[in-house]
Amino acid sequence: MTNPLSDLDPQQRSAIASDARFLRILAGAGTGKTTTLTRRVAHTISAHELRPDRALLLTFTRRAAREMVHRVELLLDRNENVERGADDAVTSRYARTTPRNRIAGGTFHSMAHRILRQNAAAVGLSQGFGVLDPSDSADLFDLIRDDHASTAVMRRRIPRKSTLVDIYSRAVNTSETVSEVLGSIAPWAREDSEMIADICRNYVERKGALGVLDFDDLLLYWLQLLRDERFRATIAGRFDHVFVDEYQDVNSLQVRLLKAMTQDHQHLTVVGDDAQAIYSFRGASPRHILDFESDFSGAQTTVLEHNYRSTQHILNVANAIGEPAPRGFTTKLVAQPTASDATTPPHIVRCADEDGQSDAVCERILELREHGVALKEQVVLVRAAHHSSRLELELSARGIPFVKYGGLKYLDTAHVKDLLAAFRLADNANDELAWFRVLQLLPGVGPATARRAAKALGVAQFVPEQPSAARRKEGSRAEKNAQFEVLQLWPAARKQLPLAVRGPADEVVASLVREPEETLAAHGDRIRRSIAPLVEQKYDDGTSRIHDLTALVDATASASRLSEVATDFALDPPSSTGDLAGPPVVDEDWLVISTIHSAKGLEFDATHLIHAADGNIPLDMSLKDPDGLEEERRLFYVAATRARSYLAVYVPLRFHVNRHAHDDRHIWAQPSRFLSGSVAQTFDEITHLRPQDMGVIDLPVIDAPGAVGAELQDLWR
DNA sequence: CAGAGCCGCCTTTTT
DNA sequence: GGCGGCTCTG
Repeated sequence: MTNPLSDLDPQQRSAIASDARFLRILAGAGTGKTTTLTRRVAHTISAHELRPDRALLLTFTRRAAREMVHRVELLLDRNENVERGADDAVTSRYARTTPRNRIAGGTFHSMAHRILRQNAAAVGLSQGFGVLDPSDSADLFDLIRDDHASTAVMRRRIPRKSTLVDIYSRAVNTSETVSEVLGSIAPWAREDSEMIADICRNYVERKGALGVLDFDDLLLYWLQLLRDERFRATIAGRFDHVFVDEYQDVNSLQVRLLKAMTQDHQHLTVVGDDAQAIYSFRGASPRHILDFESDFSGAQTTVLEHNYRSTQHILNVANAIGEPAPRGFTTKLVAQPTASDATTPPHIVRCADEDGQSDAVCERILELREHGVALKEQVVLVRAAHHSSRLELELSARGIPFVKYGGLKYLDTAHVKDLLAAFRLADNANDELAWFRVLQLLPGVGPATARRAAKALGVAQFVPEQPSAARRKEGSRAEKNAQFEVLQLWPAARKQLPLAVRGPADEVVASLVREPEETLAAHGDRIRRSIAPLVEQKYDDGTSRIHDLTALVDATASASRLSEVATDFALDPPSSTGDLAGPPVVDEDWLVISTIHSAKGLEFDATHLIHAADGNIPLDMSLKDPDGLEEERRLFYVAATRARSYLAVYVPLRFHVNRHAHDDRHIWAQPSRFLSGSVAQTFDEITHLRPQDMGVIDLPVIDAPGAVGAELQDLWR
């Protein structure tokens, strides 16, 4: 039998087989981090003869969770079959039908949701508690904001709702006070810190009254549960080993969770790279991975530094990016010698403007494809989601299919939220937020009318002394009664609405009540039908939006209640524009466009980083403090290290001031400051000129047609 | 005179 | 596509 670790390097092997109870694996980009972690999980299970579901793997994204859980499963299946000498055909069928090699895994938030579902009563929640996605939280903040300031002058001084969400969330995740948080993310509002703290408290109370949790609550309630010795023993006791991916992205709340989850068995493995810490805006700090050994006493560290992903050219870029960082990155990447050393140097591509950039990117992408690099092996990276809008137009014009990750989310589209709000009402008529949204679908009904109607339903009042837990303890019958009570008040509420819309409103309300013997899907569809005409009427492109609603009804097939569909969408929103619509074209090859954040953990043969002008990368908005610049540097590093063979960084010399540039105002751009000095020396610089750029912009023409193609040919033949 | 509706200005990253 | 501010309507 072959040694199962023989295909790994010594560093990886020692990380996988280490018997340290607390282990930190510092793994630079492309050093086989995922392989090492999944192999370590599988190894641990085999070596200790554990039941697979006694291993818990936590990640930050669903995608990572799915992939890693699957990979561990395959490894375990393979181990078993090696032992039993089973042949492959049997293996794959067997593997597909048995879940017994499935480890426990998911994102921090999904795991919290699962645990809280099972222990809802213990934290005073009903079992079908709703989950507010960040835009719901924002809407709730907006309602409270109105209470705090009726005058326009006051209103203007209160941070807007999305900012309030950020402030609150950051305070929760970092255990900072509101005024501390204000200092770092909204210094202009520091004077009002008391009022803002008040709004936050109010927000917490209102959530309680609605019986819902927001994303942060999921973690907070999980932690609260663990504080109770009995619950901790049961919950943490379900696992013998905990593994965490991307540990550089944890915040202090998550560290506390991990301490509580592992304090009995003391088995925790974390993998990460402080050079790739890019989530400080949500309270994460690379401090935690650096402090791991003091946070978990007796912890050991191993390092992975052999890069198997990228050419030396690209690693030179990556290492040069890291050099000017004050503390320096912990890991330095070293390429493994490969068969072909004839690689193409990375390119800085200067373009006249944004459209010139779009042109350059398309040309290059097509050229690469002609040389055998599939579109799927290419990615266009952007710092901010809207940076790709002009490129998307050009891609569509040329018929190049693409899928976009990050940025605009399906969940954020208004009509989807409308139907999900109605779904939530079907389970919880007490959900003021949902009423507020659904009522405003009616023509002629704005915030004020919706508010009055909701008030008449008796859901708008918050009574602090009336803990909803008491009512909920009586179980689901009480829940149903509460539901009934609210709907009883509808005749009064409808009187608040304009005469003309009372009919359609009645229909919506009638559809909320599930009929006896009605299937969930049928009920969902009935709600959809009552909402659809309103949606069609409300939005300009209503007709095309209606199609999306059917997809939501389809999702009820696997749910046990309608509000669960809403929760599932909140916790696991389709991450790309293509996820719900299906692949963009019949063609099965398509380009990936992604924000740098969403691309972390992925790799591509060719990486095109666009908008590398100072102000965009680094984004000027994040340069308020020195830490911001360092994080932008790490983002640039993450972007560069996605590439296996070819990296192009595009610098438009002028770009539009406004995002939806209806005007022609431009800014003359400096190339990103990250492209200067020693970094510049790791690139070849070329200029992309279209015929119409001649004379308009004075640029030397370095790029002879076909020259790039010749170079690339060597590489991918 | 409340509030619906329209105009013009601005827009980071995500569980 | 959101938000504040302004105008016009019911």
